[in-house]
Amino acid sequence: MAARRRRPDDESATRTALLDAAEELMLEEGYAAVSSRRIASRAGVPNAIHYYFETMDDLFIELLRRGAQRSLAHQEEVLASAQPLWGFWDLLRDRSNGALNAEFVALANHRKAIRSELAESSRTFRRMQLAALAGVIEGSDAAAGPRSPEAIVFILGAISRFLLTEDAFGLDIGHAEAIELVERCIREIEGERIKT
Amino acid sequence: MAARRRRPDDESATRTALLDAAEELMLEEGYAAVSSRRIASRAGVPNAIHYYFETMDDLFIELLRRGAQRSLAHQEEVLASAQPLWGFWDLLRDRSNGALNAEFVALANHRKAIRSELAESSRTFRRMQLAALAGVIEGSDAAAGPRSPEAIVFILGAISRFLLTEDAFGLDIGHAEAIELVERCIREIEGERIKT
DNA sequence: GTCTATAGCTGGATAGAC
DNA sequence: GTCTATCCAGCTATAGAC
Repeated sequence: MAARRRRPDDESATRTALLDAAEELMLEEGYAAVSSRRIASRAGVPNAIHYYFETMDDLFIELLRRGAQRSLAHQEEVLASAQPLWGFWDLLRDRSNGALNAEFVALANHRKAIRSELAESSRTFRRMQLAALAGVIEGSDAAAGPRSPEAIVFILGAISRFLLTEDAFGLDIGHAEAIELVERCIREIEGERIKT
Repeated sequence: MAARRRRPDDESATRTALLDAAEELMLEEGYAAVSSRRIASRAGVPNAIHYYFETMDDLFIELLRRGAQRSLAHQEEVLASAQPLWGFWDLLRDRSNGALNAEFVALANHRKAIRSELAESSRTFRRMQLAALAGVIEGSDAAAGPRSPEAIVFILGAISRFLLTEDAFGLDIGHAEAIELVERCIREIEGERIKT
């Protein structure tokens, strides 16, 4: 279950190259295109996937963990900035983060081991978001009355995800209007966005 | 491209059984589990998928169309009811509709033919929603100032989809709060929900 | 007209080569 | 310790049986 490393040498160049290639493939063609043969071929290394990872699920889980670790660090930085809410919104809308995560969500629908790993990871992200943003949201003198930080953090996530999904197949009805509404709301809470 | 019927007899019991089985499999195990062999086996009919459908993509497209036709009729009914906004929200949150659609979204990420079919279908749904709800939303005396129907329709879709997605892997942080916020907003526009 | 057998490929995993 | 050859299962699509 726990993506235990087959080989102790985590820094093996081959292993890293395999993970990199898997990530590229997943982004470019979706998780269904990620097979052991294609990974090795793309990485230009011998097909020894099952030497470095017990199963394909273990590889995916390792990839998820690696990505989460990086993203979490990035999120922490953004949430500690001068305008954490604006930063959070920009981070959510950044395609490069969202696309890989969307693939993992799709994959998790069909693979139990991935599902629990992703759920745990998502919980960590959400908790960090709430810890950083609750004060900002509650402390604001927003006109529209009391707001729930939990609701706002969730809704921002939902909207950004849906925007990315629909963008991916050329749908844009209501996008501009939704973005405008969200940003008006953020402005009420955190003030005008300061360009960096 | 256009899921042209291989056989003129659309009402063939076998053909319908194949589509039904495909839909069941897709819901239960995800689109990746839907293979011609498994469909036929599940339906209890001979494996003559390629007699009834040119390719697997054609089968998926036919399934998408069939589902869209049913859902569209359902949506039309709901949007013509006494409380179209409440009805719309309930419809969105209904798992039975959302789950299949989510599978098609995932499938569309990797299959071009499905993608354009789904985009077209989604546009039709969204347009109908806007046509029915724009008046309701604009005509309301909501306290929070002018609202964009496009934004609201989009955001309701985003929130309901994200709720379903996260439910699927046991995440619920912020769900109750988000639902409460949405329903408060609907109440402002359309008044208290009337039980049916 | 309806269905079956099979070709041809690609996948994950493993036994064992070096 | 690292990699390769291979097994076997599953897939779509097609040729052709009945």
